[in-house]
Amino acid sequence: MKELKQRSACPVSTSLDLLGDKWTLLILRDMVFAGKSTYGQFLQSAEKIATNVLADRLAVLEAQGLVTKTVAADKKSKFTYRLTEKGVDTVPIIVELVLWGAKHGSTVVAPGLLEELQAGKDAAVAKYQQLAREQALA
Amino acid sequence: MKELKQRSACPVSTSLDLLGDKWTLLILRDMVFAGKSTYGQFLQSAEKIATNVLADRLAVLEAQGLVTKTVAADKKSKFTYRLTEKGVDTVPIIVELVLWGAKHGSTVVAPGLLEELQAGKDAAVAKYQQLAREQALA
DNA sequence: CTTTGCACTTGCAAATTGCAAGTAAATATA
DNA sequence: TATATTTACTTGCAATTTGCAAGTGCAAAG
Repeated sequence: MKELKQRSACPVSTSLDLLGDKWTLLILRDMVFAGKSTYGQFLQSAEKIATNVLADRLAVLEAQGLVTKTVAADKKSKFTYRLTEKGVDTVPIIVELVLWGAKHGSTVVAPGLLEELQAGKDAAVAKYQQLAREQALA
Repeated sequence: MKELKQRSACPVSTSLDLLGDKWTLLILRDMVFAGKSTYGQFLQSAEKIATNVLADRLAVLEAQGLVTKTVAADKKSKFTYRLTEKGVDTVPIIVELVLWGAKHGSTVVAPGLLEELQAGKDAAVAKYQQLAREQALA
């Protein structure tokens, strides 16, 4: 069992103990905004995560209750990762990272997404959270 | 000069290229929520950042334009770090980390802060951003 | 003119990452 | 039935990053 050490009682620090690395939030991004759910799909992302790092992060996310791992409906050798409510609750963090990156970096955002977020952040967050919840039932 | 490599054009990934580690956002937290501005003050935080890591992160933050470094008014051997607008723009990210950490971890939040954030997130974000801007002028 | 405070730098062991290759089980194909 | 492929990892190892302890350099105070 992967256990995390808590550096302090500060909520920012505690969040970063789990989410503060270059990969974990990208996996969650793939689940929320790209509807990805399998190891192979996560590997295909543009950032090219290493296989051992992906396996490690998925294990941590599962151990910490942000995702569930189940055998896929179609194939027994395939697993499906889905967001729990704790995982769905990271959507606002990811959205703020989108907004900051889009404003201050040279990035390419999915067409319409930025406008949607700028028009009404809370509504957009709620929409993507709801989409993620619905996928969890599929 | 510290230069960052960009793993992809995705804004989440680009944000994480800079902010995706266990320390950078804690330094920004200290500036925003604790009004800290010097190397010595950052070292005193509960998470006990190593001196070399702190020096490295401050250099990156300065190189990337999130903070400015100036000689302190009182002492020539002392430096003052202040947030730029690019740095102030990370406040919403930090706020979401506070909320997530407070909800899902066992943490201790400054009294009143959580209530303030839950009562009106946008107003609270604007308030802390404005406070940070005012400190930058001091 | 020595001590203290502040801001780092250095050296080194330990942990983490990235890369390439290998393993294992379940399906698909010949 | 045999072979190949897909999927999900594991392993080995070099390179990078981290954490810890100690040291350096400079300015101001005593």
